[in-house]
Amino acid sequence: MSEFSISLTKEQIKLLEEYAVLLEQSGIQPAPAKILALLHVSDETDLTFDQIRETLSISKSATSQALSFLLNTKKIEYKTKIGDRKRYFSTRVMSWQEGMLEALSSLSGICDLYKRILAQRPSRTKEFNKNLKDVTAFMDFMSKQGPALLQAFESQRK
Amino acid sequence: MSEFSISLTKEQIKLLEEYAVLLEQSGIQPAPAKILALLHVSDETDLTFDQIRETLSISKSATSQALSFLLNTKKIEYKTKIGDRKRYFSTRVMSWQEGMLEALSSLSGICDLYKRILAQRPSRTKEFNKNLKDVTAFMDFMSKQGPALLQAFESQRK
DNA sequence: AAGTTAGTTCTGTATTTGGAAAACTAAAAG
DNA sequence: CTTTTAGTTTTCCAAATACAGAACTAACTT
Repeated sequence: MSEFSISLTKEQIKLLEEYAVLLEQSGIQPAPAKILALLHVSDETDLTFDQIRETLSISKSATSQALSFLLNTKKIEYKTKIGDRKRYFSTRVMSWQEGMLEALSSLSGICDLYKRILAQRPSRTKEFNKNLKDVTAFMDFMSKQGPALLQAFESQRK
Repeated sequence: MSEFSISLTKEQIKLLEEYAVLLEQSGIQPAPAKILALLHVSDETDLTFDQIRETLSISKSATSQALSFLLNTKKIEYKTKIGDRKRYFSTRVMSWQEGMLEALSSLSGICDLYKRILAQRPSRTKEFNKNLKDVTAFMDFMSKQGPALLQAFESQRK
């Protein structure tokens, strides 16, 4: 095992890879996906550049660019320790809930588009237009109920 | 204007392109995305292979493969007309609501993974584990409330 | 001031993706 | 039965992606 590499159990490696695949499917690139997955499954929650790099066998450049991306998109954060020049990266836990709300609010983008499409449709395609209207109504309903749902969750939780 | 191409207003073209971009961002390839968008914005709701092909200036192969994909994934359907060998493709309107529910249920896949990650974490990373548990609780809550939401929508609608 | 550490940036390349062109096929029409 | 229509399948190529390697930099150490 090389200088910085941390050790993972078989199970951790399996979870890491499964999670990385899910993340890639949702549009995140392979290297950032693996890093994010690693920060979820490793026993240590805070890892250095070189621990990440060596554990995942990716190059310095890939590691550097992936970490920048994850920091920019607020998926991870880092701490420093006095008398230690390294940064210790960890997943930003709040980003999970944020991701949820983000997904909900991205609904309203699609909804607006549907409304604009509806606005310029010929009135003769009656059924099509009605269906489109139903969909936008549903989306409006969802994004209105979304935050209420969150509140309902908060209160039933404790 | 070539043989089969249908004409679109400036506004329709703008909406088509905007919608296609949204679809691409959600992981659908460019050609299928444009076809799906076209079927939303065009005055005619049912278009033939060649109308699609020429209006979007894509090759036969791209058109054929994109249509197969959209049929397989139930995003579109087609009708035939007697005494006419062509197929008339249109968006499957129900696929919008289905998409909604699908998104909700894909949540449970991630949720399961989080639970498996949680199950093997060392107990010493207390805060991390607690946060992870909160997230899974939230996801469980969401996917339980999802269908109920749909029902609530159905009943308040009429 | 000459390393060393902890990265970043730049350049090149292997792989993957997306789509064109052309050959092919099955059904219907003439 | 040969031609046309309505596609499908196969092959190939261009462009985009994802990453490695190497050069570079800035701060700290000795």
